[in-house]
Amino acid sequence: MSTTPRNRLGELERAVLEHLWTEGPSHPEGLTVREVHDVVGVQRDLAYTTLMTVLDRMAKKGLVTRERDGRAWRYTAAASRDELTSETMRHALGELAGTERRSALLHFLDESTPEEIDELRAALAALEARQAPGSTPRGRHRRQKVT
Amino acid sequence: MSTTPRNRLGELERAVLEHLWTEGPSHPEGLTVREVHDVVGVQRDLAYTTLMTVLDRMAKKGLVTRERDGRAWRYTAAASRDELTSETMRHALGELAGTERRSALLHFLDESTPEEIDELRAALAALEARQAPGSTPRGRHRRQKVT
DNA sequence: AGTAGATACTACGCCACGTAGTATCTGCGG
DNA sequence: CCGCAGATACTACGTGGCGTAGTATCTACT
Repeated sequence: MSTTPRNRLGELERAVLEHLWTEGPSHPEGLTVREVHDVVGVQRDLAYTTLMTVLDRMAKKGLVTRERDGRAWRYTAAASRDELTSETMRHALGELAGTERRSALLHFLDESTPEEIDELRAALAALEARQAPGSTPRGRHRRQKVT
Repeated sequence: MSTTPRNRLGELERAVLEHLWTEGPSHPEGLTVREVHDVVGVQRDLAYTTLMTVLDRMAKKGLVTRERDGRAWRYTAAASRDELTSETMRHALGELAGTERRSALLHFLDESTPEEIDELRAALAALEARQAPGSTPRGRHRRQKVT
């Protein structure tokens, strides 16, 4: 059974993820609780332990990954922002039956800005270009690295 | 938006909405608490008042609309399933900056089934047909280079 | 007028989160 | 070898949402 992905992130959790995402590139090894606290925590005037708890919980929920570094842990976001977003979208759509999916998409596009629509078109084209060159169109979702 | 759209629906709430959606077409006037209870409530062996409370809360949260009918209220889903879905998707995407939006969309498409992609294309085409029947949609959209 | 059926109000338990205190553990400087 | 600083582990409490439901009212028929 699915662990009921308890998606909904809390406010602080989201902020922490946000920070991990921004700092990620410059800290491939991840951030320590202190490092997170020094920014997110201080900004909000939170206790060091608060961040510790939150990060701990997030790790247990699989939202972040951690790795030892001496006596401290280094945390990294488990999923990129894009992945998380797309996952959310996917999840929402996934609950619909085929028939309704289309109208949901219609609604979605309807409320999209022109830029988004363009981006979508571009993404669609990119996908096409990537999977058209001799691959099977039948395959389930295949995940690959997008640089 | 300040009220933080309190998205996340509870299990029962979702089930109720689900029911309203399915019955909606055949009950344009909406359903009474009893009618909802007779299905959703009985199925789950819930008290009549439970459904009443839930529907009441949902009305207060704007998830459903209600209208008097004699001494009873008739409840209707405030948003269609598609609208809610698209709203969720939209919301998720909305939190991203332009740059990331594209990759999120990429991810999204990447995990989509061929059918969904087709549906998306169809929706895109429909949108296009609807909003550009003869007029010049600002900016031609064609496949763009994605690096 | 009484009663059935409907709504309003109130309550309680549980769980997720935000928030944080206290207890431990451990490497390092002295 | 000892104690301290810094880190983690464990525990806790308040709040709010949601599932669940009881009790108090209200009111349209019979």
